[in-house]
Amino acid sequence: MLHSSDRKYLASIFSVHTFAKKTLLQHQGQLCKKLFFVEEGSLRAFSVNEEGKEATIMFAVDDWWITDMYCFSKQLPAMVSLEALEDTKVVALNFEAFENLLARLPKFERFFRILFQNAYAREQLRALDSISLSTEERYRRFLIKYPQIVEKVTQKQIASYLGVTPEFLSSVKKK
Amino acid sequence: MLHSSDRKYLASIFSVHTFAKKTLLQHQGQLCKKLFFVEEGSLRAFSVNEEGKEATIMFAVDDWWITDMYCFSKQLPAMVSLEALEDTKVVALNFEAFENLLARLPKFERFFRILFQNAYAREQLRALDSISLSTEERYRRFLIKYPQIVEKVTQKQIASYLGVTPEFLSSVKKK
DNA sequence: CGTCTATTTGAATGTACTCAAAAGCGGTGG
DNA sequence: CCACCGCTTTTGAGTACATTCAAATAGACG
Repeated sequence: MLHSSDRKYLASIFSVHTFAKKTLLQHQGQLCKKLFFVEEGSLRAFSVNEEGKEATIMFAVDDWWITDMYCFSKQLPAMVSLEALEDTKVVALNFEAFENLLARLPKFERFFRILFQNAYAREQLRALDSISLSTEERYRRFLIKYPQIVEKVTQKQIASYLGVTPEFLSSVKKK
Repeated sequence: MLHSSDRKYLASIFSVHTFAKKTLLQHQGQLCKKLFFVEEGSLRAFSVNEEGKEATIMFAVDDWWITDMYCFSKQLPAMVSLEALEDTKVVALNFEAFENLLARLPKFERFFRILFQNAYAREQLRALDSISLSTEERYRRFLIKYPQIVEKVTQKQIASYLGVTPEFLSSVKKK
């Protein structure tokens, strides 16, 4: 598919990193420079508000791409921090490298078009769920939809993804 | 940019329609065949659940693209209905035509990559807002962010977008 | 003018949060 | 291997947020 010069080019723009459990790949408030691909391990993107409350916007496990897409696209300070839930190996792509890649190898436009189309579809569904379903139902669906994530995260983190307190999620589970 | 044969091709795959106020462009439960572009007017995408409650997943005004992206991508029955909020002129693109367009004119991969990247970014922000902000704050931000939409929709529709009852939104406004 | 729907208001109820405290669990060091 | 530490999870009481239902008021439209 690709020439060997292209392969070299790709190798030059992607960088591989490993992060130990609980370290931050990206800090809320600092420029959101990178798009990440999880090779192995898992990540969590979360925002902390003035009162110190965490809101988890997404998790990423094997083969998922993750970033603060708004701030990445506009090159603004990130609204979220990215945390390794376990020792995690990622491939990182700088914003400049991302733009350069698309300019140089237009094949990747298709790749990312499909990636973002799916991501958009997923978020549209999440929006629908969050305005139309009860917490109980959203929790139930989360367990079914993302069993790989459930294995790796705490209940508190699931609560912050669903937008409820850990205490309340605990009481919902009892039923 | 495009050859005249390409222009003819484009003209052949896009279809222009006008819909009178309050008519449905797409019915919940029927195959989601089309991607719409609003030339003039405005649309609302909403889902009705078993208890008859409406959840609005998005509005679209001039120059916005809209569809039920999950069901469009997978060619499944739509989870939402699409309603014209006023007399509205749209350009419609069939799923097959969409796929065909991308295969034939790869330039459009870039166009839609950017479109979906932005749409994804917008939905990620919405998810963050919905789990971290109060109804009052989300209402305030909606008014600031989408003044063009506010002009055209009822309070009840905004309530169904925010995921609260119209009665409650009314009481929030009083303050 | 009359009809239909949106909006407001209020009372009663249910859902979710806060705060505090107890119980459980995993990791770490002695 | 056990004891302790820190964090998560559970539990409960009190409070705040949001819904339901019903009824009154206000607006939009033919």
